[in-house]
Amino acid sequence: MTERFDPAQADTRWQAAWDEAQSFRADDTSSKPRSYVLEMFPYPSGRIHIGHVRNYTMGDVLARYKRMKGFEVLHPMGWDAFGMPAENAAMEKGVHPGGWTRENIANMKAQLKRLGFALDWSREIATCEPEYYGHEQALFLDLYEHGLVYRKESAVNWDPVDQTVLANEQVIDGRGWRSGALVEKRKLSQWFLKITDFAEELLEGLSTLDKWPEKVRTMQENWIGKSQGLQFRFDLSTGGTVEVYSTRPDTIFGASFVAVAADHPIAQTAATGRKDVQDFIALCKQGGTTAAELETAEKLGFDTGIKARHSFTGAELPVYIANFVLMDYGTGAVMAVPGHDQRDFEFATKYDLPILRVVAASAQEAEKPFDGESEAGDGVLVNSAFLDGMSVAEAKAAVIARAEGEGWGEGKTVWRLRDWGVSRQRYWGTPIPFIHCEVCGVVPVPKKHLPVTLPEDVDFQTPGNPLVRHPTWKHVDCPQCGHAARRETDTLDTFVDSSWYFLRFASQPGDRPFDPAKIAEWLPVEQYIGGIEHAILHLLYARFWTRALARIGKIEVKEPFGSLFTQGMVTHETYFRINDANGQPVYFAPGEVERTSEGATLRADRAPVEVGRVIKMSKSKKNVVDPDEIVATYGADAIRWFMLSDSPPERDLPWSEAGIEGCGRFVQRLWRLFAQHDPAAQGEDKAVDRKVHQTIAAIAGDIESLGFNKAVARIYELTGVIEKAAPSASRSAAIRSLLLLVAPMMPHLAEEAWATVGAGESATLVADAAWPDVDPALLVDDEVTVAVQVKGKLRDTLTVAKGTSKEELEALALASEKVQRALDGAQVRKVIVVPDRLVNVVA
RNA sequence: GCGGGCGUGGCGGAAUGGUAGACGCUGCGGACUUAAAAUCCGCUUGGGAUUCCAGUGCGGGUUCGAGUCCCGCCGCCCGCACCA
Repeated sequence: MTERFDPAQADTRWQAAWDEAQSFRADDTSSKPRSYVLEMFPYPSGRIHIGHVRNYTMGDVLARYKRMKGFEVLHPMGWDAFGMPAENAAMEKGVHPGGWTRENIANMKAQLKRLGFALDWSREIATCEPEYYGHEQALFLDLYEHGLVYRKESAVNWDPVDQTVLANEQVIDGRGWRSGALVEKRKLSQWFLKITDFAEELLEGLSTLDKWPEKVRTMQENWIGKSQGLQFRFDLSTGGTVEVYSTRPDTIFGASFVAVAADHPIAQTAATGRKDVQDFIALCKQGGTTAAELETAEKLGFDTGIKARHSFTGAELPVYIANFVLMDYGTGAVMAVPGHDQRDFEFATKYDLPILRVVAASAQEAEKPFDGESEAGDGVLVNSAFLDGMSVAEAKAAVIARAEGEGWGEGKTVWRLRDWGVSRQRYWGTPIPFIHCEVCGVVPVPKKHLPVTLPEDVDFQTPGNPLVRHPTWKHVDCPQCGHAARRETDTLDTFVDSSWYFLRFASQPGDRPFDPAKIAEWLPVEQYIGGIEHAILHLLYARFWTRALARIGKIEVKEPFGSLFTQGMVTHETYFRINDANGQPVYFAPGEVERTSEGATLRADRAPVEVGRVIKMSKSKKNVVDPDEIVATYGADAIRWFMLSDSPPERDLPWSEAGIEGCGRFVQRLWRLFAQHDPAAQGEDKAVDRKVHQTIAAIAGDIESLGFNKAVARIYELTGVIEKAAPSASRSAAIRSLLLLVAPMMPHLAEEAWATVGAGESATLVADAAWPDVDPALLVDDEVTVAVQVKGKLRDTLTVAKGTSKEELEALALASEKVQRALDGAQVRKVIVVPDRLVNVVA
C-alpha cells in the first residue's frame, strides 16, 4: 500500500468499477428481502448544494449498509425538473427552459457521481420529460374520472402592470417583484384536487406512521385541522339570514358583532350604489393571498349598517365587512367574540365594539377586565345565561344541542384543510390534459392522445403564460364533437410531479405509469430522507396522491413512506462590511476571507471584515461552499465524512474549513492503520475483541436510527483503541472490521484498502462484502464502574464485578473514606442502590 | 398573527431520570526534524487551590437524584397552501 491515500485517482477508479459491475442496480427478480431507500429528489438549479450532499450522504450510508446486511436495495435518483427558476432563466438570459434544465441535470449528475453515491442510475427520472409527465396526465385523468378533480374559482396574486399571475414569493411587501406594482387578488377558474375527501383518512393514517417524527405528525394534524363547531344563522335587519360557523359556539353570549368577507354576498349587496362600500371592498382586494400576510395585516372593517339579531339575547349586532375574514373558509362569515379571539379583540378595540367576558378562571372572576388581549384558554362559562358554570366543552355541546333542537343551527365538523389548487398559469410544467369546447364544455384529452407535450417554440420576452400566446398550440379540435376548441393552457403545480415519483422509481413500464405488482414489492419506502421544510405540503400531497391511487384501485399501498427522517440545514458563518454609502452589508465569500481565532480579514486588502451569524448557506449572503472544490481538494470520502460528523443529522450542521481539514486528516490516519493489517499476526487480545464487537453492534444501531454522528464518534474511539494495541490476530481482525464499518461512509478509501486487506476473500469489492458478525458473548463487560453519591453529589466511584449485589455495593460505598468524609458524621437515613450504576447515600 | 421545533465549554456536540462535557474541531505546550510539512504525546467549562464550590438560555416546581419530567418566561429557526 502507498504511503498516502490519493483520492484524486482512487475516487474515479472505484466509481468506474462500481459502474462497470453495476453494483447498485436494483434487481426486481432478486430473492433477497427488499429495502427502498429514498432521498427527496433535487430541483436542478445548476449546481449541487452542500445541503444535497448531506441529504444524499445519509441515504447513501444507509443504502450501502443495507446492501452489506443482505438486502436488495433500491436507491434511485431523479430530478424535480419543472418549476419557476427555468422560466426566470429564460426571461433573464434568453435560454430555453428545457435546454437550461437539461444542461443543469447533466452537470449535477456528474457532481453526484463524483461523490460516489450508490445510486441506481438506470432508473433516473426527470419530471420535465414527456416519458414522465405523460403518465402523470394519465393519472390525472383517472382521478378526474373518479370525481376527484374539479374546477372552481379561486384567487391569485395579480400583477396589474405585467398582466401576470405571481407566486407568493414573487410578491414582496404587497408589490410585484419586477413591476413594483401593488398586487391585487384576482379570481380565476382553476383546477382542484379533492384532498378534502381524504381529510379523515389522512388524519387517521398519521397514527400508523410511528416511524415519522412526532413533530411532523403534529404539524400535519394541525394542518388538516379537524374541528367540531356549530354552523348557524342570525336573522338580519334587512330580512334574510347570515350563515356563520364557529368552533367556539360556547362563547356565543360574548358575540358583539358579525364579520363577513369582502366577497361575501352580503358585502356585494351592500355595495350596490354605495361608493364607500365599493371602495372598501377594493381596499380589501389589495395585497397578497398568503395566510401570514392576511393575519398580520392591519384589521380593517366597514360597518354595513345592517344588524344581525342575536339568537339568545336578541341583541342587535352590527355586521361589518372585514379584511381578515376569508370567503373560502367556513361560510365566509363569523360571529366575532372579542373576549376570546385575538383577531376579534384587535378589531373590537379599533372600532370600539363591546368586549364581553364569557369564560373566566372561576365564577368569581366573571367581571375581571381583559389585560390588553383576548383569553383563549379553558375555564368556566360566565355571563352566559343557561351556560353559566359549565366548562368550555360542556357549553359547546349544550349550545349545539340547543341550536339543533330549536332548528337554527347544526353541529358540523369543519376542516382547516382546503382542496388542492393545482392550476398554474405558467409554461414550464405538466400541461393539464383538457380541452375547452364551446359546445361540449370541458373535455378530457383521450388517453390515446397522451402525452400532451409542451411546444418548444415559445418566447419569454413578454410577461405572462407563453402557452396562451403561442400561435398554434392551443388550437385543437374537440375530441367529442370535432368543432374548433382550445387546449387548457394552465399547467400542473410541481408538487403533483413530486407526489408520485417514488412510485415511478419502483417500476417504469413504457405504456403505463407503473406496474402495481412491482409497487407492491418495493413500497412503502423503507426510509425517506429530506428537509423539514417539506414537513407539511410535499409530504401531505404525496400521502394524498398515494391514497387516491389506492382508492381508485391503481395500487394497494396507502402510505408511501414507512419511516421519515428530516435532516437539518448546512450553515456557515457570514463575512461582511457595512457599505458607508447606504448602510447595507456587503458580503464576502469564505474563499475571499482569512479566518483567524480573533476574527477575519479580507485576503484582498488584509483589512478586517465582520464575522456575522452562522446561517443557512445562501447565494445572497455568499456563505456558500462548492462541493466540487471540496472533492477536488480533499476527496469524496472527506466531504462525506464531514457531512456525517459532529452534528446530529436532524440539526443544523455548521460548515467549517478546519472541520473539513480534520476529515481529510482522518482519511489518511485510517489509511495508515489499514496498512498495518497483518494476516500472519498471532495471539488474542480480549480487550480489542470486546471493543470491536461492541462497536459493530452499536454502529449498526446508529446507522439504522440514522445517528451518524454517534457512529462517527465510535469509529474515532475504535480507531484510537486499535492504534494503541500491540500486534495480534485480534488487532488484525479489528482492522478488517473497522474497514467494513467505515465502508458505507468512506467507500473509496474502503475499496482501495480492501484490495489488500480483503485479498483472497469472496467479495472482490467491499461494496459486495457482508457487514461483520457480532459475537454476543463479547458485548458485555465483566467489570463496571459504579458511581457513589452522598446526597446526590458524586464523591467516589467503585470498580466492581458486574452483577455485584445491592448489599455488597452498599457496604462498599459506606466503607469509602471519601463517603465518610462527605458524611462528616451525619446519620445515614437511606441508601439507594441501582446495581451496576450507582449508590446514593442520603443523610 | 397561527402551527411546529430548538437552546449544554471558545466551536459542533455526548449523556435508558443515575459519574455533565464522550468524540471531534480550535487553541496552547511538548516530542521527532538542520528546518518545515506530516505524525505522535499532554492540557483545554469557570472559579478556588489540591480532590472543594458553581455550572446545561432565564425563573419556579416534582424527585434520594433533573441537561432529561412539569409550569411560566426569553431568544433563535422552520412552515403557513403559487419557492422547491
